[in-house]
Amino acid sequence: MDRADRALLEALQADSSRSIAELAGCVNLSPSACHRRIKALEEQGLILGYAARVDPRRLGLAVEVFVEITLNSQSREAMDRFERAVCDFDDILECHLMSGTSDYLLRVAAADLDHYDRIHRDCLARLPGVSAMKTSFSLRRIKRFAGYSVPS
Amino acid sequence: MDRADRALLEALQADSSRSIAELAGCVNLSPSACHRRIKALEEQGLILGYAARVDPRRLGLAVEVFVEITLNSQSREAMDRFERAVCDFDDILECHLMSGTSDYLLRVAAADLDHYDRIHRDCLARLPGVSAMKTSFSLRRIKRFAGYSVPS
DNA sequence: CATGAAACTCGATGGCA
DNA sequence: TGCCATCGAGTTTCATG
Repeated sequence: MDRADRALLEALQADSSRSIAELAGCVNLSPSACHRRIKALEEQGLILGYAARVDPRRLGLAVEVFVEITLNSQSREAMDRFERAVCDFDDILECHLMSGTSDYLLRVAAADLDHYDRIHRDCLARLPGVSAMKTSFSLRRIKRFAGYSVPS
Repeated sequence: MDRADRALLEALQADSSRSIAELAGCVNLSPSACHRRIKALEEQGLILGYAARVDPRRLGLAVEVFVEITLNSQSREAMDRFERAVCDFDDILECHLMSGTSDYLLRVAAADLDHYDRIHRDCLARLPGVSAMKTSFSLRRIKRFAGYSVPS
């Protein structure tokens, strides 16, 4: 992967709706070359797909929540059960197995505190094997995720 | 916003590269109606833009890191200075002002621990007014963020 | 006035030099 | 690899309920 591919990846993460001709202009490539590069990136699996970036606030999801979770047991079975449950709940947007004090970090979005309370009761409280749960609310988003910076 | 719009938003977050005809099929809409709905969603600001979803692992970014930060001072000036610095560093992918024990939550991606060490020295350690920094590594991604679930 | 169909236009795609 | 022709999809317009 050379300079042009990296620049292309950055551009596609920032705005994939631009035409190939436009993208080619940014990277100093011919449109056909640009087209081939993008195909190659897709085939290599670097580009998983394309998606619309949606504003959660406009969706009515004003509250972003991070939940740190500790399990009762760190046995393989307990973790598998927990992870399967996490994947089943649509309200859990993202989940990481973590190093450090907690076992898992969850990310959730809610309309307001009532809605979060509902999600807590209907989804978080039903996760199996949880011994402790620490909830942190995002008061303000300082910097929005806008794609990975492509390392040179 | 009615049922069709919500279904459309979910579909666009999952895969915006589908043709309008395909999307219209999912939502039981005529292609022209579907096109108009999407335009409306864009104009209302619900859709911020379109982007390629990139696989960080394939990019060589194997390590995802969450960094909790506490400032020396919670004065308006200290926070403003910190937030401006955060926005300047491309290696900081995301930043939230948080409730709870820490002040800020940062998200960073690195190729390996050496790379993270470099980012730490060149970027995180240069953030102004930091009194404590707690780093947590994601050992495994259980669930990837794939768009907000659209509340009905 | 909102909706659907059809024509048009532009850009993506594939073959060729 | 770059160019050109083809094709398909997005866009606009118009006709209809």
